[in-house]
Amino acid sequence: MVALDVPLNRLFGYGVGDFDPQVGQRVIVPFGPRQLSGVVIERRTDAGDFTGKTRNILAVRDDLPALPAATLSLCQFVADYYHHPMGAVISSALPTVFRNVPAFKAPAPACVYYTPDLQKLLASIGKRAHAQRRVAESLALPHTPAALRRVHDSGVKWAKGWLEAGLVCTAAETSVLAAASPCLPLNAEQSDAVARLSSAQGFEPFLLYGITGSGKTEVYLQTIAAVLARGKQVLVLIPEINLTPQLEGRFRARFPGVHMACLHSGLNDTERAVNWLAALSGNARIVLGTRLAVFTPLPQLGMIVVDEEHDPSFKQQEGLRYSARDVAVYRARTAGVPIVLGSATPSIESWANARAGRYQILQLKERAVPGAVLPKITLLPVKKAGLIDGFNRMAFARMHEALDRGEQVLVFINRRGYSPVLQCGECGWMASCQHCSARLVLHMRDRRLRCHHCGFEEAITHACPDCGNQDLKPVGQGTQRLEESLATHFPGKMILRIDRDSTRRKGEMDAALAQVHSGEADILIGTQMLAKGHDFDRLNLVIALNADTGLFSVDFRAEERLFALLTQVAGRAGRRETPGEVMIQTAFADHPFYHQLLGRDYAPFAERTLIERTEMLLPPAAAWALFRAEAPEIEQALAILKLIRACFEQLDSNLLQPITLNQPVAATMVKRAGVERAQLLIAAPQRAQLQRALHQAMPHIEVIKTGKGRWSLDVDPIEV
DNA sequence: AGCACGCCGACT
DNA sequence: GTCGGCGTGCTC
Repeated sequence: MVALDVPLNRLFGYGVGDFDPQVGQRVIVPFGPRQLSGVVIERRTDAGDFTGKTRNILAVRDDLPALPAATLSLCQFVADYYHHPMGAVISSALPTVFRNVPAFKAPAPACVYYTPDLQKLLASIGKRAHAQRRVAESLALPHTPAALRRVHDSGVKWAKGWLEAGLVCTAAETSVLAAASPCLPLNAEQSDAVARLSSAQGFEPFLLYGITGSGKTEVYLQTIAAVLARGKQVLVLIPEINLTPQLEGRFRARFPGVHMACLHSGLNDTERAVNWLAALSGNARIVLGTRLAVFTPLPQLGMIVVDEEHDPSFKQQEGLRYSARDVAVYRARTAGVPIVLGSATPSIESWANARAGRYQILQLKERAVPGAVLPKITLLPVKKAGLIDGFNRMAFARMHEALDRGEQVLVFINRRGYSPVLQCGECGWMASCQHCSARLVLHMRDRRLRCHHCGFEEAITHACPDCGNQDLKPVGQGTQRLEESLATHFPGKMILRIDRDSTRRKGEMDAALAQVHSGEADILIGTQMLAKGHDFDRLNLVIALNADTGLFSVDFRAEERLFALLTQVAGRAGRRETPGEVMIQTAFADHPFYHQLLGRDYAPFAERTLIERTEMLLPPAAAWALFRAEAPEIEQALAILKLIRACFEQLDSNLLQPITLNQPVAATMVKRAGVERAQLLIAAPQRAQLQRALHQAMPHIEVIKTGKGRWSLDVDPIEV
């Protein structure tokens, strides 16, 4: 039986022919008119309930060893839990090069060229061949192919020629091993955490709940050292942010002689495949990667670390909608190894698990750098009359003071573009996208209106299409407008805007960060891409604008995300001895949310939120599954969901009894990129009850004829 | 999802 | 007369 990457929830049986394919091996099989690559899931002698004629496999692929049984059963769990075809799960768990039919050829391992006898080599080269002589001379020391190419474009070509002539040798690349970066001294809380994690036996889940700057990474590093010392592999999962290189650098510096394999979006397909194979072979001792890395085969897995476990990027938002954090916990359980979920603002799900005693809590309440104190948070009330270009006067005063002291200031606003709305002052018309139910965002730099949801853009409109009025006003402010107004208020100061628009091209982000670190930049304007992890020495004042938008969202998780975001933004201020200051501008200073944020303690917020969720039967007090449907017309999308709902209504009454079946409704953003969207929410008090109902209903749902529409299922959705 | 087969409109 | 539109149906 072979699992194939087709959207059909079943396996396909093939004859073995002259081959002897093993479970977990990849085979090439005929499938209709084409050839596909698939994975052998089981071997059996009968054809099962398939009555048609079976065809034979065409080949057994030898570019990849058989997938271990543990990897297959992890994929099977994910296929069952997220109700996704097994073949599609395996396919998304494999590096892309192994998904396609052409076999993957591993590149030659990195090597260095050098000459054992420079004089003999030089003697073989003509006197006038200056370029060749230069390359030859450089070979007195080992050079990588890349380094040789820098000496001369043909450097590698010549070196290969001398290699064949026996004048040059190669050796496996030996990275220059620097001394390991020293372990940082631990405070009592950190030592306790390291001791408990290092001595954990078998499956033990931990929630490492530590404030920003409390030294969670150092706890991971010292715990990992203990696990490596026992001869085990460690899997470290990190969010999808442009911060991976820093973390990777810190790991490499601490474990210079340890083979570490990274699996993140910064790598090309070949590098990913090579690293993945190193993990599978057991050569790589540390695997550091984003959510996809949770599937990496690790024959000697000893521990899993999920850093920033609350981060939404652990949940895949299309196709196989899995939560890498949840899959990691399952994996740790089946592998019988400890797992650490680390965060300053844990997800309410993990908080609930800790409260229920399912996870052990390791709390870090103190900052790791002695003397470093948490930044002071103050609220700046928004009184309409008192605002200057969207700023409270006090904010300007503090900015001036900080800049006068030669410090940097970060203004945080989670909205790019010039203004989020272009409105007619006469009749109230607003520029909106033709393809989405969303406003167009004004971008002043190129004088265009853009949709941030589908990429549509058009030239700026000069007259209202409804009433002809020529007075169209930008309403609200984004990063570009902020940059403009701050330039008039702080002449002579270097203002640096860091958002997706200003860092779109390769290298622009690094260039911007370099300007911050060199001290060139005075005022930084940033969106959430600047909120996470960056460490700026001279930054002591952070001003957050527009935070309120997260307070009254239709999404019940918006407050939780806002708390995490503001905590991370606050973490940018005063990382050294000088206490930082964070000012949050708000129109709702009395909201309990801000009281808890000011209290600097996530626990009361998490407790209140958990109580609210329990009272309102929201996750994690309930298990949710969300069916989404899209079609050219909203009626078609709703009709598909009504048919899906009917499949549940027909379930056995004992299965149906705990289930709450809602009505299909239009999505919050009904139209996106030209398609109308609707959703149907299914809820149950327990995950198991929801799963039983889903398993019985799915076969009936899969045969629904959808016409021009399509549906997908999101188990444990995080955005509704 | 692909890819074929199949049955109706505007072109060299 | 054909090229090609995308509806429908199948894949061990």
